[in-house]
Amino acid sequence: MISIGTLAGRTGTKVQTIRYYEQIGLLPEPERTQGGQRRYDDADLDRLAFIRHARQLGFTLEAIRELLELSDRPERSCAEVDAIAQRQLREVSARIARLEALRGELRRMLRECQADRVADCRVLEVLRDHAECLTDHDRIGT
Amino acid sequence: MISIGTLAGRTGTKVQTIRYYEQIGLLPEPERTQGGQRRYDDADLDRLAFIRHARQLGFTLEAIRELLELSDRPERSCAEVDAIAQRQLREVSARIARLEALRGELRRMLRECQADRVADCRVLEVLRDHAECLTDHDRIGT
DNA sequence: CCTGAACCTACAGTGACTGTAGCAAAGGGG
DNA sequence: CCCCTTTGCTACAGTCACTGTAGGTTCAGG
Repeated sequence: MISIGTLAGRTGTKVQTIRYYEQIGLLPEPERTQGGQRRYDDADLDRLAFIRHARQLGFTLEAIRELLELSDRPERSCAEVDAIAQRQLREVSARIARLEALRGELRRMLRECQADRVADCRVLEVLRDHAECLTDHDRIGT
Repeated sequence: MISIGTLAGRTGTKVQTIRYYEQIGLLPEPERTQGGQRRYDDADLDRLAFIRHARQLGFTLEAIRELLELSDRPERSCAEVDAIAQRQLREVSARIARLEALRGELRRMLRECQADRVADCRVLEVLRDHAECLTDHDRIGT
């Protein structure tokens, strides 16, 4: 039976974040001392560690909620789990591709700019000149 | 003199977003018709196109605010502009590196999971087993 | 018993929008 | 000139995943 601060320390989570996870139903309501302070056990620690690790892999809280529900049904097929992980992999890959395109354009801008004064700055010129857009009208989702 | 809807259409921006940019002072308050509707000119269109293009490159609105201020002082050195772009390049590169690490771990998880049942699912196991964390206690910033 | 750290609730704020409700204005067709 | 649909207006709430603050209470060590 550990306090919220100890749980926070052991999982690398902020105290507020733990209370937030409880509020949105990702963590169960824990026992309380008679003074009203939260007390956690090992199962809570495991669950929170799972959540934090999944968050570090970029899973959304909704995806984590699904993963937690699936892991409570050990006899079911793990195809759904794999599907969630694969979706996450696709999203990560798409973001990498997008960011690599950005990096290319940023590098090009900086390479071309040899100006001294703002008036001749190639960086600003590229930003100003809408015609140089590669793919316009798509989302930013960086 | 064009309406907000036309401006939105020409720049690939939502109408609400334009009003939001005005609200936070990124776009100047435009003229109005006597009925109170906004009317924009070419300077507004250029400014908004600049903002949108910079957003597509992942610059924050604060960075864009700085860039716009600098571009209003054409006689100054463009070193500050380059510094902002370079900072953005570093941030993009850092995010790519982080996401590539995530992609690696996701791929490994999926490759290793040949299980049928949730009980043996390697994906869940990796998420559960805190010891397999590469670098713990760092931010997620994906 | 006392003190100071840790805890409690409730709420506001972040960034960059997006969506909604309930209106008013604009402009084209009849 | 009227109607009607589209577009615009304001004001505010919601998104995601937290983070921070205010103002108070409880706990553990000495």
